[in-house]
Amino acid sequence: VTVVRRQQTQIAVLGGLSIAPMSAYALREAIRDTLGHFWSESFGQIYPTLADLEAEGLVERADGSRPGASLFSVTPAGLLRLRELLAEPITMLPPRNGLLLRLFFGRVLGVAACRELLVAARGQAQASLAEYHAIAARIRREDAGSPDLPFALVTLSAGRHSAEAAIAWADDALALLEGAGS
Amino acid sequence: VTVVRRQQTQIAVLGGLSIAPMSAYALREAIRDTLGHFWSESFGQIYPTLADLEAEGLVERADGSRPGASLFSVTPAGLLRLRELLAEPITMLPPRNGLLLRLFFGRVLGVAACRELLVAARGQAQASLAEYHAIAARIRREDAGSPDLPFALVTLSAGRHSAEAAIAWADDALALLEGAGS
DNA sequence: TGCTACATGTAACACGTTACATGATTGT
DNA sequence: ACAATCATGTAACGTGTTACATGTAGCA
Repeated sequence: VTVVRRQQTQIAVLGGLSIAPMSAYALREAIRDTLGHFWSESFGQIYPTLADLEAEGLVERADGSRPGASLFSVTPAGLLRLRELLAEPITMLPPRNGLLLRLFFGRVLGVAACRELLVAARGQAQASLAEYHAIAARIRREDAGSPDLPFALVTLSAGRHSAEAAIAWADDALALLEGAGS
Repeated sequence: VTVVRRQQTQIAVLGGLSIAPMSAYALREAIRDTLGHFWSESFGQIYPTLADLEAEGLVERADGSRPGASLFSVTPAGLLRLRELLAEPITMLPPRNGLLLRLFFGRVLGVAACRELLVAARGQAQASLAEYHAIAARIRREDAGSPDLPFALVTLSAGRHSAEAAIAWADDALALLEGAGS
């Protein structure tokens, strides 16, 4: 019975369908695979949101490629709505970084465990970095000329810078802890 | 009636009290002022969590400096519990970056609005960066010799690297959008 | 035949913030 | 006197995930 089902989910849903019409199931896969590094939606959000959007006439449902599957697409009103939502101020959720929380209480956790956490974080960042490079190369090839490409590259650049920063930070932090008694 | 009130909140509460006994109110201020860049707790979390911890004998309540105020401190059992919780695997919450979500759908939002978002983000990052430098200088002075200092410096270093990366990314992204038709 | 992937939807639960109710202390 | 700050707690609300229930289609 929600009226204002979280606007941010509506952005992801309308935005995804604005690139290509698809089923709710495919939409979730697309969000996971394409926005996965900075956004996520679960079925429990997507289905109710699609129902709300349909009730408001912002998306339409047609028979999908397979029986039992619906193909959703954005209506002109839906595109207007998406433009409005995108222009709205960003609502930041309060920060919750479990890694930094643990490191801050490193005196209690112990320096050795801190080092392990840092090494693991460094490894993850390096894996992400490699993945970003691979994705960037792939979409430059496959989506060459697409009007969405520059924007995808902007978000990938964010991931790259963030991963590089994480690696440099981990090295700094390991050096800092070197001096702090093992 | 919750049994497992979010462990991460317990870490913040026990960890804060492990540095110095204080009232629930002071604890919230300490968390906001000291962990604010990577963690947050609200009263609605802190009070019930303290009640749970007290019922389990992990924190104790003494009369505070002012009538009506309780001074909470960690018991030996509480310190053990904190050590356990800190060693537990980090539960990451799904990413939700509203800025990147908007930029990804930049074709719909428009290049001009994207640029504004990037300039604003760059400004915020620069403000954070200045703040991190100021805090680092202050605690190096005030908390010199404290066993907690190196760990505080590690978390500050994370903030510094992250802010610097955000600035560099914003510049990159603005350049990328320069080519992408205004 | 049976497994996997595709597909839709709901319900229960956990989480977390905001607003509210209430009151004491301190400084002006 | 009055305002601001310190202080404790609860309730309502929104949000978001997970697990469940259900069924179809393609393939080995």
